[in-house]
Amino acid sequence: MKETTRQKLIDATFEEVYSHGYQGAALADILKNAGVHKGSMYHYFGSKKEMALVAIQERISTRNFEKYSKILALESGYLRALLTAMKDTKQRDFKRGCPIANIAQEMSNLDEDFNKTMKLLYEEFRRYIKNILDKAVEAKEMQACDTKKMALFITAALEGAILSAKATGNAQDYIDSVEILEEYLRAFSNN
Amino acid sequence: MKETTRQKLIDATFEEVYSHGYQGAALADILKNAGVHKGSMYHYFGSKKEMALVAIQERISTRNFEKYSKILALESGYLRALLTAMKDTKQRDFKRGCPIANIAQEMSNLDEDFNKTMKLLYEEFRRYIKNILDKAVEAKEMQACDTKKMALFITAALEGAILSAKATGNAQDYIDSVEILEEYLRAFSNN
DNA sequence: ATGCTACTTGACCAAATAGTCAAGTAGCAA
DNA sequence: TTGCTACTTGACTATTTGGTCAAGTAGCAT
Repeated sequence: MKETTRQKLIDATFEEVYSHGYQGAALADILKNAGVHKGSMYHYFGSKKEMALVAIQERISTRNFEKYSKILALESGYLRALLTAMKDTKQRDFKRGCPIANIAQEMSNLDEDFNKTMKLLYEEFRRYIKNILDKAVEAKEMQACDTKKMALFITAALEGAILSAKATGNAQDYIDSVEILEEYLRAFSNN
Repeated sequence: MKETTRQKLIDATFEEVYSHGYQGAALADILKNAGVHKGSMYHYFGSKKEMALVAIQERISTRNFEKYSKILALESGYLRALLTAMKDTKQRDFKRGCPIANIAQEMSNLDEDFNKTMKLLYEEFRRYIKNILDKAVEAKEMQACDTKKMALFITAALEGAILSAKATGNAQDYIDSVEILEEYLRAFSNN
């Protein structure tokens, strides 16, 4: 299946923004990596910013969906699956960190459109976690609790753990942090 | 006491970098806000990057020292003082977030010198927390535990909580996250 | 007063930036 | 075949970027 020009742009934009931040993302490099000319890009998108927002939105939403909707679709073992997903370091890029956190942190206070987009993506992430916790409570795998607040804490701890590993260059920091988070969550577990 | 040219530059640089990130920090704006001319700046610093690194280093180290060394200097009540400091939202700027996290996240994977500097500052922050926990254990306010790992988890959870508030624009997210962190820590407390 | 050093001034520069546009081409519908 | 639309090409522009530098000034030691 052939990749369209638009898709090539979205992929190259996401990579560039993920690696260098939005402000550090050079349009020239995006175009070079996509193999697309400038005028062509401006046919599909009105500006660098618009293209970046579309790329971020699409790519992160897809990733969240792929990662968490399959847990929600389980018949049981929600909490265990969530913990397994959290502890799976194979898919994580500790050099670059979490795309949501990166861009939210860079842009939330600088641009209203980025602010809105990243707020939605952050809340989407948090909602996935809350829904998984709700399923776990419903399935009696876990004590009833304030799942909204719990989901907030889990996402915060996860983002913080990823940042620790990025800041120190040590993936073990992520593993250690998540281990404590796991202990904390297991105290609510019925197994 | 008169503010020297060098100090004016450091202060303006820190503010600009804190607000806009390093890549988004415009030298022209720093100079305008400092009221210093370009050639004068290049008398004190070799480059924008060098000046930014000095500003970040100095300002963040000072802030960490002011905030945590007075807790370490207490005779007792270490854990309580730490929790109080964590819950004190008056001094926090949730719009801009945490300077360490901001710059570490933006620059750690882009520049080796930033990487080194932010790693040191991050570790310094974590060491303050560990030392406070050690004092608390020593004073029997708290059960013996792996304070290094605990400090890692606390810093991660705090950074994540600040990011949550920044991403959603809701300071309550920080408060709620820290409340759970507090509950977790109180389980280790002897009071 | 002289001379030295530390500092300041602001004009200048090359490179990179996002964005524009007129001219082209490919492919499809009539 | 004609003509229309969707898309591509790449040269061009205005602005901003960090950085340079020669000329100047203030203040202090001799």
